[in-house]
Amino acid sequence: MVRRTAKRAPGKDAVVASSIPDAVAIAGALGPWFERGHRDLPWRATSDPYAVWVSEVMLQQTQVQTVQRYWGEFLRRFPTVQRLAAADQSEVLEAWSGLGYYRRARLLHRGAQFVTEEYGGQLPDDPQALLAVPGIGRYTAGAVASIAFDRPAPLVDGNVARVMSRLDAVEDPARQPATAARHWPRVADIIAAGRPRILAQALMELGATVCTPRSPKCEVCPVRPQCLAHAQGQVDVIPSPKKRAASPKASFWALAIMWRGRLGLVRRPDEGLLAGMFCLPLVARDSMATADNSALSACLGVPVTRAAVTETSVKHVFTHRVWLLQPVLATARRKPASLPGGEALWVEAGERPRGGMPTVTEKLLAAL
DNA sequence: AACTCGTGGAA
DNA sequence: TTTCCAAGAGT
Repeated sequence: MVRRTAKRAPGKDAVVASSIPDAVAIAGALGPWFERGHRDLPWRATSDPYAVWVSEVMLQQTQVQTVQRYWGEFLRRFPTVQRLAAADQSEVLEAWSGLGYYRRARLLHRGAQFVTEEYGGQLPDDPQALLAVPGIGRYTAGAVASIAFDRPAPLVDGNVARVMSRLDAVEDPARQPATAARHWPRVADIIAAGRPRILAQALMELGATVCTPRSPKCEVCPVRPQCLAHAQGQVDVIPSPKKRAASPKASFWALAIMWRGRLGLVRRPDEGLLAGMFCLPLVARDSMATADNSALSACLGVPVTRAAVTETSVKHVFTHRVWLLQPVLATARRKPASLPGGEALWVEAGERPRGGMPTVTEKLLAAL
């Protein structure tokens, strides 16, 4: 959709908005707008700081729609900081399976232990104290302080960065650290000019529902009079997109080795991609040209029968790499001492390991 | 500052 | 299909 304002000659608005928009005016428009109506998200119905914390960690780089499938169940399994702190890491990863960025789950778990030991199980309301908690960075500290405790703490996420870039007509990519850096004091002024709990959520709600990356709905924007990018007819080009490097591709055989009716899974290394998660053993296709009985027997060290590739291959796209996976189903005549990638965990058909299993593993199992 | 770390949605 | 990005943190 073409924005008419982009072609309009600068008028009175451009003159009025020729300086940095006033934080008080922005806050005065945003607060009532948010209270007039907003998305009914489950974590907005609680005042439990722990529940807010969990939602903020899950929402890191993850869409609202996705988090809605996890947040409630996670809190049922781990209803308090103490219960989370006391849980096994494998339980936590299991509850996180499919959500991605699994280090968040480990850090949240460690964070709960930290809060239990250092803060008596009570999440502090001070951003500085929150920053000391594992997994809580600058954004999450501001979010918990403002949303859960109504403290005037700033927060800049992707939504807020885009909103501020447009309000102040900052052309650089919004996610660039240097760009976001200049937004923090601006957001602090806005949050402090009203009720922090309302304004923090209002800024993000505006970015998510009105001031969207493409085709923003300026005609219904409560802060259009304060928006410098709109006044300059540059809403469509501010902020500029951030380039990402091309993703390298890697091809693997994904081995589905059956032994006595069970399937062998391996736990990935403690660091790197999908750290500590259970996956099918992967063998680079560079290192094994074909996946027949003899090649697999040599690979596993035991006789293998009925090796056969599946009809369908699996493509899995990560943020900055792509895996092309060819499942190979085979039966081991004797128990392999180990599988490529580590010690085997033999599970029954349909059984899930006690630890976490990423989506890519689910996709592979579905393709068998 | 630049890079790593998952998955899914929208255009 | 490709591109961008989503309530980021840690290094």
